[in-house]
Amino acid sequence: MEQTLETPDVRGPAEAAAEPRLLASEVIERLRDMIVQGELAPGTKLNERVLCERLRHSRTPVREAIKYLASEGLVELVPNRGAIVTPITAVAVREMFVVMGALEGLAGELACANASDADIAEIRALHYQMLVHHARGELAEYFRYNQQIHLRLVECTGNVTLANTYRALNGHVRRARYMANLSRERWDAAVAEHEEILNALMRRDSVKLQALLRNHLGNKMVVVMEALSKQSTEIM
Amino acid sequence: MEQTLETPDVRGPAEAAAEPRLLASEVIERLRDMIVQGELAPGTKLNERVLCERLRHSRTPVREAIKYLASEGLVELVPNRGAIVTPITAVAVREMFVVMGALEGLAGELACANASDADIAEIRALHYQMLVHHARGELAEYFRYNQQIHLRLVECTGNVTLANTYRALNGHVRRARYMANLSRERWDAAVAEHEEILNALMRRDSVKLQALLRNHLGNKMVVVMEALSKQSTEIM
DNA sequence: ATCGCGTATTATGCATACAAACCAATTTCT
DNA sequence: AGAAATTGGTTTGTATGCATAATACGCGAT
Repeated sequence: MEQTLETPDVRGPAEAAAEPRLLASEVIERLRDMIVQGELAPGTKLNERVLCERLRHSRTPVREAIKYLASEGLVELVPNRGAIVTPITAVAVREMFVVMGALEGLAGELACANASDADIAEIRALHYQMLVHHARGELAEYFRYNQQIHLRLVECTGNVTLANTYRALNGHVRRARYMANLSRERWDAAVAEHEEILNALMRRDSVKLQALLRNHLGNKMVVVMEALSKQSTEIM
Repeated sequence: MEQTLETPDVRGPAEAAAEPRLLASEVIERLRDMIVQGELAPGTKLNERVLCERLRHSRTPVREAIKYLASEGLVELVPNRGAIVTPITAVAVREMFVVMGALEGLAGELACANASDADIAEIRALHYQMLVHHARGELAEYFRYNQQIHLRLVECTGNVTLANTYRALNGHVRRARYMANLSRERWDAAVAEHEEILNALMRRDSVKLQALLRNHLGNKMVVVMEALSKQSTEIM
């Protein structure tokens, strides 16, 4: 955009550094990431002015992003007092696991019925990639592929609503950074469970798959709840 | 999902008559109602200027409400082109019913385990109130109590996440105004099913309750899908 | 009459200005 | 001294202005 003499290019705050300006809708994505990644800890008050600086936008799009994420449950709106990052409570996390259990069970059933061979092949590929990182002891990378597998499983059901609902809950739970608390034994066991899950999926054994998924998620919940209780017992 | 929008609603006695100005957070509620009630039909373009007039607010809070509801899935954001009320497609509705089926099943299980006797008593009261309207042939009133019962069931599980997730999906599905298409036979059958559901809940018979709920929801889906296909086959 | 194309109008996206609510610290009154 | 009130500064909530992208319109050509 070429600026004339009269318009001294009144663009938003800063743009001092390179840091390319975010597209509007990217403000939502970026803010969500900041929350899910833990860059903004649970309970943190969202000061609009500060956020504007970090996201390099004016208040209007930032406030809109906050509203969007409030609906998603990642932030809580407090009338006349702005918003805070939704605190993580043990109760809420347990609730989410229970709901995710029902959704994963459904996903297993639908995946056996509807997934294409290509879908399953891709999950298989992700599985082996995950094994690579397990072998190397790369927890963060392992975790990323682990997440991918679970997401692909719900996606390949063909039920978009199911996938979206699952993804939203998963985003919440991920904020509890239980990853670090994974013992070697539990890690190895989780990998073994994934091996079985993959096999059941490849055989399209719906009943078995559902049982495995339920068990796997139950174990995961135990790890998370332990991690939560070791951190502050209260609101995080 | 879980919003902390507590609106104090401290309006003076003065503004009873003259179309009281909406509190800010009420803009969201009002707009949601307009969509769920069908006042804004699926597919409708949301013109900000027009909405501002109807909601008696400036663009900023209205836009924030739109973003909030976009996250809920009730409106779709189209970059540089504003927003439209999310169209209802047969595919999406069927997907939602499948997910709601899993959630209601879970709710039945949890309700049998966790509901207080008072919770069950209240559902029972709602049930009889529903019967009153069925006897009188008052479909709209019947339907309201019907909804209440299903909502109370998921609420009395004690799992807030479950209730919120269910409520969101339910709001979407309600936009398909299948109510009018309920035949007398189906109506009577639905009431009979509710009778059985109530009995299973009172006996806290988890297995039976889950089966009944699943069956009931399946029948409901058939009605809705028929209604959908009778309306425009395409996007509504 | 229909299709293309350039211009006018409108709507959206973003930034900012203004008003009301909130918070904190000091001051005043009991 | 302690409680209540006051006041300055900060933050949120709402309204409005400006720039750009999208749409609608009208004219000319085929």
